[in-house]
Amino acid sequence: MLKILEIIALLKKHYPEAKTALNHANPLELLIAAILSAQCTDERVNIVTKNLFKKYKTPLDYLKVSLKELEENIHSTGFYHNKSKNIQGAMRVILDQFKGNVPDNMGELLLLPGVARKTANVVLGSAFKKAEGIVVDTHVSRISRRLGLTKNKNPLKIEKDLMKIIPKSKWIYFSLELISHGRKICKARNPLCKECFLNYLCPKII
DNA sequence: CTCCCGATAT
DNA sequence: ATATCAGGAG
Repeated sequence: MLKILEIIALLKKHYPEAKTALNHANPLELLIAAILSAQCTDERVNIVTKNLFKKYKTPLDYLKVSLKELEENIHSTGFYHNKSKNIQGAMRVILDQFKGNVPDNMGELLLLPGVARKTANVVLGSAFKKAEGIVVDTHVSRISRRLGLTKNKNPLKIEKDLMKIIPKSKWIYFSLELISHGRKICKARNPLCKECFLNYLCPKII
């Protein structure tokens, strides 16, 4: 499909330095941030992690404190009870099975509670520069459907569809650029179609 | 398919 | 006051 190559080229042109909006200094910080970003904006996650990362540096730091203390520190990201348990569970696995290191492959990342393919792909792509799949978050999902790149609604099916039509070397940046585009132009509520550089090739499937 | 939850746009 | 945003687990 020629259209997809055109889309890829235009995205790269307009978002030459797209990167994850999640502030982090190392793979562990990105993993925590990515777990917190479930059903929460990256902007909100950054507010919370600013203090969180000052208090907790190692997997053990997250395990030494009570669930309640952790919950208080991440409260505003929502689903804080689940997320706190998941973070402690993930730190437990990292310590017990991975010598304290964040895994750098999909199979092992998926063993961590609170980590499914979206979160794993974020960590793989932005912490390890590896692509075993494509990040399909709400932005990638919405825009892929609007552009007619998939008709599916299930994130895994969307990911498979995208993996078929996008060259593997573009997997990481394609998501990062679509997410940037989703925030600025192709927004969920009022998409700015008149300002969109993809407008002329967009069937606008909702 | 349901539950988990706060923040912000309308 | 309420709709909408934003993923994972059971």
